[in-house]
Amino acid sequence: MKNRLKVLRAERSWSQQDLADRLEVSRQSVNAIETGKYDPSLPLAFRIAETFDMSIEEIFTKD
Amino acid sequence: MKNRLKVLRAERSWSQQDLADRLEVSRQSVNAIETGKYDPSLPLAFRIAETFDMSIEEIFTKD
DNA sequence: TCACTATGTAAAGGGTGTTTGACAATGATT
DNA sequence: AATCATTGTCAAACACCCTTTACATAGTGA
Repeated sequence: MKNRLKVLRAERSWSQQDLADRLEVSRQSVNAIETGKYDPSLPLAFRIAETFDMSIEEIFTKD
Repeated sequence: MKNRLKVLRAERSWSQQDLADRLEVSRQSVNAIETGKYDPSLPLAFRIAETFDMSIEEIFTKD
């Protein structure tokens, strides 16, 4: 799975920590998802989509 | 998270095994997701959405 | 009744997601 | 030069996802 987190975050000038705070996860989780180390859980994917006011499919794609 | 898996599956007259085969997971995984024991991983949620030709948001909701 | 299908559930084990704490490297500011 | 914010990464620990194997129950049809 690929994702557009890094771009979306940059567009808003948020640090990884800023996004982590909004998502209520650790900064390391945000970093790991951005750098492709693993995919978020489904509930977290929903929170991410909410945070960026987009659908999950607009943020994540199957490679 | 809630999901409409059981209804969508019934609409197509698929057994849990039928759906599991299409998703390439075990029948127990389908059952566990349907009965709310846990949420699928994000990649599996994508396969589920594809299988039913719907968006993830149309199938899963945050309670 | 006997077989067969479908569903729910349980236990054990491997793999993944998330956490905290820590350290290093870079770039900007003072 | 020293500080600070940001990012990347690592390790250990714990919870969750998914597997296989297995057993129990209920419904269907020969």
